[in-house]
Amino acid sequence: MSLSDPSAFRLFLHRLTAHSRLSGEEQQVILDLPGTAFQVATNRDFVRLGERVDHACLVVEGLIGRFGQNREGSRQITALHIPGDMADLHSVVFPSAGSALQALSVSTIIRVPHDALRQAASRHPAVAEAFWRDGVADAAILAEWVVNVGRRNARARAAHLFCELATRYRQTGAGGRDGFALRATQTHLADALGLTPVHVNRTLMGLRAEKLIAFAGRMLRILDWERLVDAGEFDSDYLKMDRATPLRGRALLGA
Amino acid sequence: MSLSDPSAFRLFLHRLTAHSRLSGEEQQVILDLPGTAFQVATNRDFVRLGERVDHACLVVEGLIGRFGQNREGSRQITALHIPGDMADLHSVVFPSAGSALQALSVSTIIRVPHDALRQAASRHPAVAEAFWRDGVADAAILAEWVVNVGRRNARARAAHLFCELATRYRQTGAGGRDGFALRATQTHLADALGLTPVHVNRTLMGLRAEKLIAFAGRMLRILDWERLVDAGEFDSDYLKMDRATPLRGRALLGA
DNA sequence: CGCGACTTTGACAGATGTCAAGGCTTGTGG
DNA sequence: CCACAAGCCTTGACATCTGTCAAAGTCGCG
Repeated sequence: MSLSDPSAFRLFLHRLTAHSRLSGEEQQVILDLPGTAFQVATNRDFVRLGERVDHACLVVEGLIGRFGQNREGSRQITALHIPGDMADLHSVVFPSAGSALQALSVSTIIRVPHDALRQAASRHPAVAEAFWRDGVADAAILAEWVVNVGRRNARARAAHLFCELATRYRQTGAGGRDGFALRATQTHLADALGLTPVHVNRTLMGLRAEKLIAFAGRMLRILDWERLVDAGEFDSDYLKMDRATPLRGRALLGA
Repeated sequence: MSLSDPSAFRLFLHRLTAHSRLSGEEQQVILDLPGTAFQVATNRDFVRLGERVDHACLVVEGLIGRFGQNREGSRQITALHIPGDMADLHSVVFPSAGSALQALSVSTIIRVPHDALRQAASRHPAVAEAFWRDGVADAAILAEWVVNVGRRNARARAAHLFCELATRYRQTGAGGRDGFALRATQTHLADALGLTPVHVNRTLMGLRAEKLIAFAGRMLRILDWERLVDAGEFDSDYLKMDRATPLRGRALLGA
């Protein structure tokens, strides 16, 4: 598929077709989804914990974090969403938000009504399947985050996160192995990595001293992809970005 | 539903209906799923990383861990599955295993062919929806683990895990707020909590000294539920064990 | 030009990891 | 029923990583 018109819905479709096979008609259903766009300011929650929603949020621009938190109020980011991600597609089946969504930088998102998503899914089993599979792919990323936070030291955690983001951005055409726009502060990174802002700073300075990465404004430049992958023990398999080998027949859920 | 016959499929159905509404016929489809049972020895992987599977694993007895690992080989458990859980329902849409499954104690599982699960899903949209929702519920647990490992100290992590397990076991009728059979070693707990076995030991001794828990053979006894919940900052909401408030109409995916 | 947010530093504290050894259970075979 | 082995739990001394606190430096935006 061409990304010459990287509209948000096209990016979302691109994400879906990265691991699901959709017919022309089914693709059109995705592209024709309704929704209303709006802007979110930096550090502003636009979905609050426990809130009941009737729409899902498609990221158009910016960077979105999904937050959990412990009692003392220190926050933990459980997922980062970039343009083309439907940040809470799962809300279609669980309308009350299990975690908050916050914009880490000025962002624009499109609210897509659950009704429309449900209709698309119920009329097109292959679309329903693609939604399910999309959720599974997100869960795989989540599992890798557990490993990252639970079993790697600060340097490896940071390197791993950067590799993941670079790979995901590359998939959307917005960056690649030489770098990408990192729209997060070191405090945000700390929340994602399970570290303190101070220690993130020390860690990043270390990676810079090693000449693995560099910063230029908001741009994170990756100076040595191979060594960064090594430092982060990164193996992109878990991102499941190759289309799953075709199932016999085509639409799993279509009778 | 009665749990007087807590067969594995009945437990699985019970799990599904905890958050999805299924008609009598749809329930029967679940109960009629085929599968062949077999035993797994302690510490034995029965699904290996990257392996391609054509069946999902329903836990009948014992305790199953899903493992990720870093390069040095230290392992991290990303999910624990108890009887009634379909440990890798997601493999229906992603047949190549993204993480290994290992029995933490002698366990028996039932292999349910993907074909049968696909058929059930494609013929009964409400079943497909229940499967999707089940995966979302698992992902919510995963997100909470990220918070646990990333933002809580050893004492709170352990307390939180015990609260989660107690709550999940209670749901299946195999234990409750006064305790449950913990079929894991301290080394397993370390892998689940992102800690060292030695430190898990110190932490558990601390919890025992505080009279929050006690051990009697394989039984973990919870001596003070309230204080344990407090220590673990546990809030069961994320387990989504209340049936989602009914959606308008009933079957979301059924046209 | 000045404010506010973000980054960078340093000194120190505390939690958790590491290593190594000994003691306890439990299951097995004689 | 006893003895043994294997795995598991427990402990202690010490190392290291990461957190805490506080302040100064830098950058971008109005």
